[in-house]
Amino acid sequence: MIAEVASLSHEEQEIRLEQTAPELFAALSEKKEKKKHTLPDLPNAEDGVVMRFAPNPSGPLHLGHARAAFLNDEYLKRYGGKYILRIEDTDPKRVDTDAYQMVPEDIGWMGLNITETIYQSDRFPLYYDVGRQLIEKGVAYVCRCDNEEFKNLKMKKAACPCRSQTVEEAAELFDQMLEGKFAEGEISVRLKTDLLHPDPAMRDFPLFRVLTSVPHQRVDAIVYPLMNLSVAVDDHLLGMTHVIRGKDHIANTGRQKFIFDYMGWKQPVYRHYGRMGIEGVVLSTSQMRQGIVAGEYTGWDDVHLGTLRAMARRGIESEAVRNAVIEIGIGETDIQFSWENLYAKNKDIVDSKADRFFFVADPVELTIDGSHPVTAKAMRYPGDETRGFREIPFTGKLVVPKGELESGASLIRLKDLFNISIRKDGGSYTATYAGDELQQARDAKAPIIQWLPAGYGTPCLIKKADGDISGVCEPEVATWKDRMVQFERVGFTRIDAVGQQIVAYYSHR
RNA sequence: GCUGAUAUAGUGUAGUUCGGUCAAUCAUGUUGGACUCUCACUCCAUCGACUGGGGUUCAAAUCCCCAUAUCAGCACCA
Repeated sequence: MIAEVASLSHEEQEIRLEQTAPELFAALSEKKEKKKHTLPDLPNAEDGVVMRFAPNPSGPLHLGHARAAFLNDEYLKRYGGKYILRIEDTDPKRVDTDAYQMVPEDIGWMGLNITETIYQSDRFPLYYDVGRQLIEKGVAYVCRCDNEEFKNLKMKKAACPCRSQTVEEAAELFDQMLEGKFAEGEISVRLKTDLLHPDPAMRDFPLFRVLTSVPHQRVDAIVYPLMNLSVAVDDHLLGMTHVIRGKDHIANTGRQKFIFDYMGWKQPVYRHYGRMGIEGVVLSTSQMRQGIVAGEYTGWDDVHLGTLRAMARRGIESEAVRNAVIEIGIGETDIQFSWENLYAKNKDIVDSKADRFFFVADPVELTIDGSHPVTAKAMRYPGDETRGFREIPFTGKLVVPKGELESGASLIRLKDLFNISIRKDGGSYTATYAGDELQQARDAKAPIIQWLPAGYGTPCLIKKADGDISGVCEPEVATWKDRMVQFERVGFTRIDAVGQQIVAYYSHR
């Protein structure tokens, strides 16, 4: 009987199964449906989820943030629930005033469905409270050891002297810390974990520190919570059900588990995605800032940077970024982010919106012998007359890209105009009218190139990461400010500024 | 050094849960072609991968072991 089934083709097996056992067949089909989900399902999520996006406000958001933000957003979309934006500003050294402004802007650009925003700097009392509780439970102590010393002891799985202090002593020291009786660097609160834990990263990590050298912009504090404490407290208090974050937090998940267990709280479900390398752009906030200060970059939206605002300026749509990072998913494998993939996604969105225009790089003027004035009609979008035409008047003189002349072609088709033949005399070129027939140009395999009447085009600069291109473009492009146009045979660009000179930011081919 | 994880075409990804439907999915990319007054779009074709070695089994991308490589953590950063 088994052999009989095995002898059937896969399709036949499915048909038979459907006939004999419809409920099994239904289950099979359901399993196949699942394949359409890009992201894997989350456990215990059917009744809705509470998730978070928790950036550190040290600068504008970049591609790395977008991955976390969109991944969470995608699950919220699937399961419904609350999406909390939590500004993790517990380290004044890593807070940038402008970021309080820029982060929400970037989130607006991404179009996240944030339901609530909280600032950790508003919640210091909550952290102190849990800190005190941990001390009272006897699972946290105030450590006055030198950093190096402690590290050495930790590596040897040995306890530091402070660990044996009584609950009363610890509570007293904590109060003194809060009163400002200790200087920066000489004291911290540590959690008693397990000194014999095989992973040194788990052993007695710090919960609070004293910091007085840098004031915080939003809170007046002497004692600052460290991230494992503040994150554990907030994840619990805010009712987080699922946390998706980078694998650099894997060890923190283990550390935070100690806090959850001591407090009798239930830990959320965690997923840690792998590290994402991004070719060619600077992602480190501090490096970007340095570069901007040094004048190396024009600002946070410089074309060389991987910030979301830099991409927006180049005409990358947030939906394209979303599609790209969702496709990458939450795998724990380290990956290399590919601009090609992102560009392809962006082109999907942008191609049909962008009208086509002529751009002439490095214009060279030509007088066309034997020609008569004529007005060219060029389609705004190929194959769609309803989008209208551009009318370009030719009166005898025009400009073409220098590179095209240097390519050595003897017959050239001026797109939407006519053919010309080119002759080179020493360093200069002469051009002669060579008929209107497109077919003739095709037969001769003549290049079809973009052109503009002499003195007609508007100066145009295309900003590109690997070098700007200057030339002239059709004046009508000025009406496309802040939108995408395609310069034929150059690529898609976002028109950034118009006026005497048009500035276009290059996005991709 | 210690701890943990990961390894599928150039890139990303599906398949690994529970071995057989995998001669391995989809996208991007390469190359060629069709269409086209753009090197765009669309369409057709093409190229291209289970890290290596053992083992279990009738059968391994899938399970086990070893090796290698990569990554993360071991901060009074997040």
